[in-house]
Amino acid sequence: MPRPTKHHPERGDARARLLEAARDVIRARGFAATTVDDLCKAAGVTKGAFFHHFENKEALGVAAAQFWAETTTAFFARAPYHRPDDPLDRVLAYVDFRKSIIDGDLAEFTCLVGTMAQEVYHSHPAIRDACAASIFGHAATLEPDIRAAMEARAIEVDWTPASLAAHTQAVMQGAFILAKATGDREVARESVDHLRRYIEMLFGSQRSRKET
Amino acid sequence: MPRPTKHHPERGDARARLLEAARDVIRARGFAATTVDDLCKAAGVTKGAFFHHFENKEALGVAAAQFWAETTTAFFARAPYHRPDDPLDRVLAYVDFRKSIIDGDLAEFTCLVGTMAQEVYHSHPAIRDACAASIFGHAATLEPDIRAAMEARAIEVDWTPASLAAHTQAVMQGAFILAKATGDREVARESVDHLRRYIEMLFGSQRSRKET
DNA sequence: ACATACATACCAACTGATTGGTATGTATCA
DNA sequence: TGATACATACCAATCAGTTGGTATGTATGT
Repeated sequence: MPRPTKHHPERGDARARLLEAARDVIRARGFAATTVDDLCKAAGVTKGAFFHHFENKEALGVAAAQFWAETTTAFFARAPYHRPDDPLDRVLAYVDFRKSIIDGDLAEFTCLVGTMAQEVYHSHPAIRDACAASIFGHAATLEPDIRAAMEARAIEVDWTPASLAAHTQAVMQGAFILAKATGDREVARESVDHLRRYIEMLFGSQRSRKET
Repeated sequence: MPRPTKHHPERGDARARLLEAARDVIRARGFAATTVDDLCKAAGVTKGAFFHHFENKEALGVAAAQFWAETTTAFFARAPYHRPDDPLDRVLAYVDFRKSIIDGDLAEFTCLVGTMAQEVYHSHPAIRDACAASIFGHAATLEPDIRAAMEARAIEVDWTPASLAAHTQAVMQGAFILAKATGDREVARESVDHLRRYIEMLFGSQRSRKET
């Protein structure tokens, strides 16, 4: 679909560059405060290119959420937390991995779709839905391991794998908000620690528990 | 919407009405997407009144966060969760109370300062700081009960009362994001259930545990 | 082999509406 | 008389979106 030209071979893909710019700029400034001109400037393209690829600003928001879903899916699929043999270990390794990537600049580790959903849930339902699909699509990837861990230990509970998976995402999103409010990554990491402790206790795991 | 009496300049104040309007409108639309005219219209005042009381839009955001801190402090101080004799029961009652008020319209139960902090953390540090003060000021009110519960049970842990208090706020904020993304309050309530279960397990409480 | 026709990808300049903010006036109260 | 608390009218800048164009590729007919 993208097509480089002979005169500007480096400008082959304005659409992809706009989506990358959207990912970075919107995470820092938010959707509403990010202007189309901001995005064009960050992407190094003109407004004409913007409106050639996206019908309007809302459509860019939807596409950015979908782009986020695609790239994060690939990112987490390649991550090392799938390696342990035990399903509970994989779930805990996932939490450890989420903690480990809370590093560097706020706009680099926080979640685009969480930010956008919070901001536009009322004014842009199309963006909201794309964000929800990204968040819950990712959460769903945790369910098989959670279910397997439940079955391996034959524990009886009043919660579902889907609900625990969603809770992990709630903790991450909430941790990001606290980090943004304080400018401190550590408060976010501590919330992830609490989440890990919860999952360990839920499954009655003795493995690698750090508290007495 | 003609203004009420001004015989005594105490009530019917344009400033108070603008702060109430800000609380309601910004929770629905976000800070950046809310215009000064929106706020004036919702408050039933003119722009002259707005800029008489607030130097600029950012100052309104700061004042709205402070107003939120004051009103929620009063609201939670009056709430019934302080009644139990046991400090752990008070903490659990707090969580139950937070769950019980997840009801009605999204813009009615979600958190103004969480929304604003997420959105403006980079562009408006003054608003961000006011939001952080509100969130962590509220979290601090939980610390005495958490600490008392720890001491009553003499449990040894590698987390602090402040960190658990912050975690409760992270879960609430994250639950709000999931609720906004899905339009469903139930997903938020389920995260609060997980938080309650975590706190019960942390303190080894048998009291009112619903799972086996 | 080559012209015609059309599609894609982008750009520069422009526009009408909206925005945060200002200048100025007025009514009320201490 | 002066300060406070508004209101009215306005403005410069900015915004999302439009217009009209160029450069390039591709499909088709002859």
